[in-house]
Amino acid sequence: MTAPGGAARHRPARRPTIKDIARRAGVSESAVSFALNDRPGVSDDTRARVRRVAEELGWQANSAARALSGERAGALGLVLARPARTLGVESFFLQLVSGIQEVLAARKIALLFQVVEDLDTECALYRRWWAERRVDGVLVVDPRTDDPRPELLAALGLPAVAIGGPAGPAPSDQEPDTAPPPLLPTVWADDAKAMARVLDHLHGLGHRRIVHVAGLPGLAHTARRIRSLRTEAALRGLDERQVRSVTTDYSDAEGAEATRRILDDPRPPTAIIYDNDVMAVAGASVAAERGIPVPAALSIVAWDDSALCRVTHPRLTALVRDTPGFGRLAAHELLTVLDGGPPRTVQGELPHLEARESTGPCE
Amino acid sequence: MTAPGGAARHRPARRPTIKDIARRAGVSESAVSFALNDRPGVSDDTRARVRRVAEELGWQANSAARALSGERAGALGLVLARPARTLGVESFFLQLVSGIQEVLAARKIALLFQVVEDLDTECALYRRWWAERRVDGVLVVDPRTDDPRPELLAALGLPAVAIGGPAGPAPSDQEPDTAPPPLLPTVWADDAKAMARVLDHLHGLGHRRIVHVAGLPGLAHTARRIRSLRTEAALRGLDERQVRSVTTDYSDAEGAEATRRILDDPRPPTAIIYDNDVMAVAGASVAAERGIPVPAALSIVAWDDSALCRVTHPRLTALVRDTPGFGRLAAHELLTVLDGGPPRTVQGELPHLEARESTGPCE
DNA sequence: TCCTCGCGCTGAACCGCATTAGTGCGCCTC
DNA sequence: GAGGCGCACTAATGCGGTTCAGCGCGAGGA
Repeated sequence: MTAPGGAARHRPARRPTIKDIARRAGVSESAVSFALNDRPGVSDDTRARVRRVAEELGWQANSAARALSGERAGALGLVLARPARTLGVESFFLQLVSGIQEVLAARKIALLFQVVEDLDTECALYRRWWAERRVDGVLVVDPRTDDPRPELLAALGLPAVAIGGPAGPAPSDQEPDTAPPPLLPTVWADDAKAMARVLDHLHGLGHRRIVHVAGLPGLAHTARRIRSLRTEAALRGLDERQVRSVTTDYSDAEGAEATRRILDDPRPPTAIIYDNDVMAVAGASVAAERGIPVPAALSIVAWDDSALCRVTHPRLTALVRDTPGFGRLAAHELLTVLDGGPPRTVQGELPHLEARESTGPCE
Repeated sequence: MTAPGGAARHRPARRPTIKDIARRAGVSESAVSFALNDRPGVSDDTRARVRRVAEELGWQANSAARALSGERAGALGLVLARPARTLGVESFFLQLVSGIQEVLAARKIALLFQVVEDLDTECALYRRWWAERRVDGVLVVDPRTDDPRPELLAALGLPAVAIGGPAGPAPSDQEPDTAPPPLLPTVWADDAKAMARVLDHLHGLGHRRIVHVAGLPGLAHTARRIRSLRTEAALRGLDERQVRSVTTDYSDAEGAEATRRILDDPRPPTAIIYDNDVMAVAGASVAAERGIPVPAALSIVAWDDSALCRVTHPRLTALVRDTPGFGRLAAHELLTVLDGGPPRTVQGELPHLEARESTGPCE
């Protein structure tokens, strides 16, 4: 009783289905399903036999069929909203993604990764993915101080975990502990403590005039770092004229430009903290142009380490964090939520300061 | 006649299906399917009405259901096999991916992107994705001189396009035009012409001793570049003692190390060509350490531009290519293949040399 | 006037899996 | 020895689309 049309001809190599397994093992399709999914209802004998046949046939569950009946897509999403222009030198995301996938691979979950131009497109993509049931949940990066995404995701009912800090409204300055719980489960790094470490280092070297070249003003962690800097400075008796922040778009161009303006100041700082590695290198380059010796006359710290910080001369002191670890944590947290676990706010490992040659005692 | 159990309660916001549309539009489900997929079989009137209802309901096809019946997953795959260690500063892949997605987004095709440790895992992933019918095709990057992937993919019947050069056996030296057609459709850049441009530039500036710090020896384009360098050098009457290549793993560490060895030579070169930006910057840094003025005593060229090349001092002369454009081209080519088009070998735009401050006349 | 044809649409099968409601049977119980 | 129970397994149903075989009907041709 051959199927009409000889099904196996023009379709390249028809993949085996549970039906094939059932036939070869001499049981029903449901028995196969039970056997392969570790459900009760079949004897150990049958289970073993079915497993063997499945192995022989090289069977893998068709993800579409499974998704259709099981209501799980078996995939998570990650959208990176960056204008193409600023899609620069970033080891951060590849490392983050690689960490995430370490966790997902073990459970055969795929990651849909998409780079888009702006936040609106990102939101539209969440809607579409969810409507199409392409993903079971998403990881949200680059949380902002005024972020539409948590509300959107909550409204959609799309499970999500924010990476990099509370994506809801920024916690109040006065009483951080009474801040409302963030809308989204979150994994974040303690920027305040990290900033304290940086200031400890610089203050210990005698620096009293410090400028912080921050990233995009709209991002939540930018706000946190700026706030922390103020707080930490105050703790050390430094005021706003001595320690301040300026914001940029993270690009080398704005990093260099900001550095020029800062160094043009009649009383320039003796140390600059850059919110990423690219700007730090750009800043070091500006210093070199002007003949300002680093670290003798100017100390430089990069927030985030990369090969970049090690190839320049002098090599840059940098705040090192375990980015893949961060990704693993986030993925794990999202899976927990999907499994019905409680939405939590968990904290990643505290970054440490890798002191290299770009920071030294203040003259 | 309500469904038993009140389906809409504990499942978060049941998504509308064509059944809902059919009911509201007063037609059958098949009519809805025809209307929404631009197939004949419904009047313009009905089509418009169905479309409107679908719009109102915010309907999007469930990708799993569509995949199950339509035999198309609606997704493509891209695997990046890199040991975590060398997952360094790379703007290349993000830009490539962003270009690819520009093309895919228009057709609502998703991209599964995965970072893995090695080639074996990559191959295993292709098998799994294909067995699970998660993807309709894949984009293969980092083709190697001795590459198992084209054969695997051909055996599986998994449609694929290689990015960055023939992924099959390297074309023969003698008669490149008679080389066997590559196993995979391919988009590639003409490294030979690009290398000619670089040599034109350096030779024109008077350089006669040139070293090429290449990347991973196993990669196809590394081999092509090395071969091209020899050819181009010979055309200009330079021999192997004057112009040569060394291979590295692309890392800043090996780039710096290679540079040190090269400069230790009793008759060091007057120009170095680096196969990526990171190594070029590392090399420049070594020169700075040793007090070798760039470009007065040593010219430096980076193969691939990035912010990096612009933030260092002096800024590096670099070979600029349109990476997102390359991605668009590759995505387009894969879609063509999926639509039944012929497998072709197409060539990306020729890179151009952006002359900056790191190259100058030979003393 | 009758037959044919094609249009616009419906009903049903199917994709591959999960799941639920049976079914047959051996065994224990009273 | 009849009833009940649990085990191993099968049959049927549904997920949300696509597709294909029909079907009624009005128009056009003979």
